[in-house]
Amino acid sequence: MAKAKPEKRVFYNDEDCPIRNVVAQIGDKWSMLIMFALVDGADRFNSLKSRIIGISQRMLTQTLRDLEREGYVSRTVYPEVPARVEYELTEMGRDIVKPLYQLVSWADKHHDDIKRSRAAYDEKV
Amino acid sequence: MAKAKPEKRVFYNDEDCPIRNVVAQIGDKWSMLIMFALVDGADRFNSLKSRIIGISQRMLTQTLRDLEREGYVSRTVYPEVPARVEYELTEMGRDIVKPLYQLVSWADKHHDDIKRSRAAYDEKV
DNA sequence: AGTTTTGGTTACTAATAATAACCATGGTAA
DNA sequence: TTACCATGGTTATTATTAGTAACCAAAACT
Repeated sequence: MAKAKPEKRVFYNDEDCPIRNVVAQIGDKWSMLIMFALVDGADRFNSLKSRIIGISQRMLTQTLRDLEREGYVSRTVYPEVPARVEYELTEMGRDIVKPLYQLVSWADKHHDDIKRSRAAYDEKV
Repeated sequence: MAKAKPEKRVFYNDEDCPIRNVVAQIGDKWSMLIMFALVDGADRFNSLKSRIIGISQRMLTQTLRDLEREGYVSRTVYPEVPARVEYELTEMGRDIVKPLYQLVSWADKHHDDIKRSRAAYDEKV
């Protein structure tokens, strides 16, 4: 009997595809950045806003809500005046940041290679 | 002299922020999925299209071009008739997939936790 | 002449993100 | 007492990105 050639995987559309799930969760423009900002400890809305250069109030609110829903971030309101709202990584949030770090440190290390590749590609076109 | 409180990082907008770079590159809907598909070996356009359920021809072309530009994927045209075009992970591509795997296997492991968190959040609202 | 297979592109529409303006609370200052 | 500030948002509008469907070009096969 001939040795079967290993089948190539098929990536389905459904919600049980872990890759699609993780992409849908944190594959947007701001999620990772916010989680990395919260690695330094709990932080308030406006502080996050000023540390993440370029994020709008709307996208910060929206992304924080999503991260809260997924269980990566907790939101605590302190009923002072004016109200103080603190965001903090949950255990799950602190946990997912670890593989994210791998990714980012890789990207950091290879940043020059990527720049070179882009330049070479753009040359040709 | 008082011990200085550790400063919280600021995440700048510029192209030298490695986090923003990696997010901009692979933080879209299809990039990771295509790279994971190519882990199984070089593959052709239409094969990729049928393995990645739900991707359109347009987005496949576009995302492959981007990945090529970043240096993660190579594109080889074999001038047969009809032409055969093969896509393959570059060394850099094979390299970045490793931390991506960490991420996905994490997500896979915690899939149920996330589902629970979503359900709990949606309860409250 | 018409059909198939390859790997695309183009024109159009839907979904998502960004921008700018606005709001409510209560405190301080003139 | 009217004005202004800071908090943490929301709303309406516009720009950007993704998705859909139709089309194209080369050659072989019928």
